Amino acid sequence: MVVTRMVASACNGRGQEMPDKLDDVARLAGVSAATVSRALRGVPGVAERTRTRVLAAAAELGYAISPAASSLATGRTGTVGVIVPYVDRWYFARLISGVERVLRDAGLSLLLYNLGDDPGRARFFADLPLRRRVDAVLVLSLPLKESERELLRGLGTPLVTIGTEEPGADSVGIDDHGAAVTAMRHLVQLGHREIAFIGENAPIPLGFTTPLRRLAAYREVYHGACREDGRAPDPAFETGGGFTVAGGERAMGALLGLRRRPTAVFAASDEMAFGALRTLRRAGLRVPADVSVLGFDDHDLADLLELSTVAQPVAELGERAGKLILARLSGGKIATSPSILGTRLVLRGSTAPLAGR
Amino acid sequence: MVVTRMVASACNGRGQEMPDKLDDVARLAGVSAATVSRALRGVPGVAERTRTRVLAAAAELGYAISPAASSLATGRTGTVGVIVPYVDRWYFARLISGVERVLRDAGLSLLLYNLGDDPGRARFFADLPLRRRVDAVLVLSLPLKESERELLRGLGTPLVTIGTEEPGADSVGIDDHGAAVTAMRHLVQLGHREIAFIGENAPIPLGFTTPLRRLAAYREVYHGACREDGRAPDPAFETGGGFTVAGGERAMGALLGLRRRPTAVFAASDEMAFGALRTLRRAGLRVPADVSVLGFDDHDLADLLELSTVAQPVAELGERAGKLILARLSGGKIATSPSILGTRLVLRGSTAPLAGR
DNA sequence: GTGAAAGCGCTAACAC
DNA sequence: GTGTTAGCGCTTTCAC
Repeated sequence: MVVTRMVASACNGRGQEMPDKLDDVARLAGVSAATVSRALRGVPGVAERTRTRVLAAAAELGYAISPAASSLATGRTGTVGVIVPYVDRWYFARLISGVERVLRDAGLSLLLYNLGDDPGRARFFADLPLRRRVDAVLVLSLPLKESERELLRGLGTPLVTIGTEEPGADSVGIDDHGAAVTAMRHLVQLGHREIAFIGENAPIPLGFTTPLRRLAAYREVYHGACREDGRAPDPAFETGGGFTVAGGERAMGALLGLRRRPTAVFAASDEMAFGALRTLRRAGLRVPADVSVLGFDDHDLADLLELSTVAQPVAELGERAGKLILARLSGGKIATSPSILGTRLVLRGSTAPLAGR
Repeated sequence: MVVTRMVASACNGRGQEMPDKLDDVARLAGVSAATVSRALRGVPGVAERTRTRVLAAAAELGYAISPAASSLATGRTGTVGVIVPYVDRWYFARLISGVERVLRDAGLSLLLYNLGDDPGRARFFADLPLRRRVDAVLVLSLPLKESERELLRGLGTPLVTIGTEEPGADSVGIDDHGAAVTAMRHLVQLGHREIAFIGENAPIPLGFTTPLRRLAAYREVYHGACREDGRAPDPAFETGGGFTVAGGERAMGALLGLRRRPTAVFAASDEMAFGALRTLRRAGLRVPADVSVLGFDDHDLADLLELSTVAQPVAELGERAGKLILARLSGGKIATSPSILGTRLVLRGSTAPLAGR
C-alpha cells in the first residue's frame, strides 16, 4: 500500500502535498521555526551544521517558503512590475525579454502589465493593481502624465524607465536625437534634399516622446539642408505611420501622392519603413534607385529586407534596466542617471546616393 | 513641522503613507474590519448604505487591500503564471498579448516565466518559483517532460496549455496536422512534386511537438505524391531551420546545394520561410517562378513579403486559453478539451503552379 | 547560535 | 447585517 501511494503521489517519493509549513521542516530537523527561516534564507547566525540539516529536511519535504506569508511579514514581494504599452511589438517583446532574463537570474518574478488602450490605461492607474504587489516598477517606453508618475512614485518602490526620463526615476535609453541626426545626415550626404519623415501621428495614442525626438532631429537636418539651398522645407513631408507596418504603408502612399516627391524617407521605426518599402514596390518604384529608405531599430527582419537603419541595442536596454532595479533593491548606489546606450548606423541596400539628374 | 511633513509626504494631499490598514478604513467608516473586508470585496451580506460608506472611506484614504495578507488568509493570489520558451518571437509575444488581455479584464495579474535555455528550464522546474504564487498555470507551446508535468500538477492549480496536450490539463490549439496537410496539398495541386520541408532540427531544443506534427503531414502528402509517380522521396528534403529566419536561410541554402532541387518548399513557420525567401533571392532564383515557398503562421510581415501561408489565430488562442483559466478558477464546467481553433490557407504571391518544362 | 512570542494585514467562522 | 475571534505561515525582536 505504502509503495503504491508513493508511486501515485509521484514527483519526489514522499507523499507530500502542498500544505507543508515551516514547522514541519523544523520538527524534522529538530530545530525551531525561527532557525529554519534563517537557514532557508541564508541569513547569518546559523551554525553550518544546523543549516545543512535544515536544508536537507526542507529538500526531503519538498518544502518552499510561502511567498504570501513571507511578504506579509517582510513587506517584500520578490516581484517587479513591468508596465508596457504593447507586448506583441518587436521592440517591446525584445525589451521584456531582456528584463526578464536579469530578473530571473536574480530570483525575482516579473509581473506584466499591458496597458492596452486608453481606457485600459486609465483603469490601470485608477486601480493600480501592482500596489503592494511589487518591490519595484519598470516602465517601458511610455511617457507618464504627471498624475500617473506621482501614483507610481507613491508606491514607495524604486521606479525605473526605459526610453523616457521621469523625475524621481532611474532611466536607461539611447540618444534618440543624436542617432536620428546621424541617420538624416547620412541621407543628406548621399545628396538627398527632398527627405520625408514617417513618425507618429498626433495626437500620440500612448504618448510616446521618442517620435518627437526623432522628428526634431529630422527637422533640424532637413530644414538645415533646405536653408543651405535656399529652398523652403515641405511640411507635407512630415507624416505619421503609427509605428506599424500598415501605417508606414499609408504614409508612404500619401508621400507618393505629393506633387513634390521625396527622394528619401526616414522612418522612425523599421516596421514603418517596411510598410514604406512595400508601398514603393507596389508603385513600381525601386529602392534605393528611385527612393532611399532609412529605418530605425534594426528589427530582426531589417537584414532580410536589406533595410538600412539605426541599430539600437534593445535587449541590452532591458538588461540594463533590470540591473538598475537590482541595484536599487539592494540599496546599492546608482551611477548618474540616465544611462545611455550606443546606437549605430547600419547601411544595407535601401539607401543610395541620389541619382544624378 | 507637521505641515512640512505633510508636504514632504506628497502624493495625494493627505499625509497618507503606504501602511493604511483595513482598520483605518473601518474606523473612518464607523464599522468593523470584517465589514470593510466584505464591502471591499463585494461579497453579499453588507447593507447597501454601509457598503457605500465603506467605499467612500476607502477612497478617501486611498486604501487598497494588501494582496499578501489577503492571499495568506484566502490561499488565493489573483495571479496566473505563464510559462513560455521565448518571449521575443512573434508567435509567443502575440500569444502572451492575447492571454494578458483577458486576464487583465478579469482583474488577474500575469506572472511571466521565460524558460530561457535548457539550464534555465531545469532551474525553473527545480525551484518552481511560481509555487504558491499563482492560482493557475498556463504553458505556452511547450511540451513538458513527464516529471515537469507532474511538478506543475503538484501545484494543485488548474493547468492550461496552448499548442500541446498534456494529461490533466485543459488545452487549446489548432489542428496542426490537418492544416499542414492542406498546405502541402496546395503545393501538390500546383503540380509540385519535388517539395522540401523546413522544420525543426533534431534534437529539438525546447521540445516542440508542433514541428513534428507538421513534419508528419509533410511526409504523408509528399511521400504519397511520390508513390503515385513511382519515384522515391528524397530524405534530404527534410531540413531544420530552428524556427528562426537565419535557420530558414541556412536550410534553404542546403536545399539549393542538392543535386535534386526542390521546386517548392514548405516551412513550418513564416520566419523560416522569410529566411528561405532571402536565400532564394540571393541565389538569383525567383519566387514563385523558380521556387514556390509556403509558410505557416501568418506572421505580421507575411503580407508584406507576399508570403503564402497557413494563418492561425494566435491572439485568439491566447484569449481562449485565458478564458479557460477563468472558467476553471470560477469552478465553471469546461467544454470537452482540447478546444481547437480554425486555420486557413492564405494564398499570396509566393506559390504558383510548377512551371512547365 | 537558537528558541519563544509577538506580530505582519487580512478573511472566515461563528455569534449576536 | 454586523462584530468578535481565530487563525493564514512566515519573520523578527528579544531572551537565553
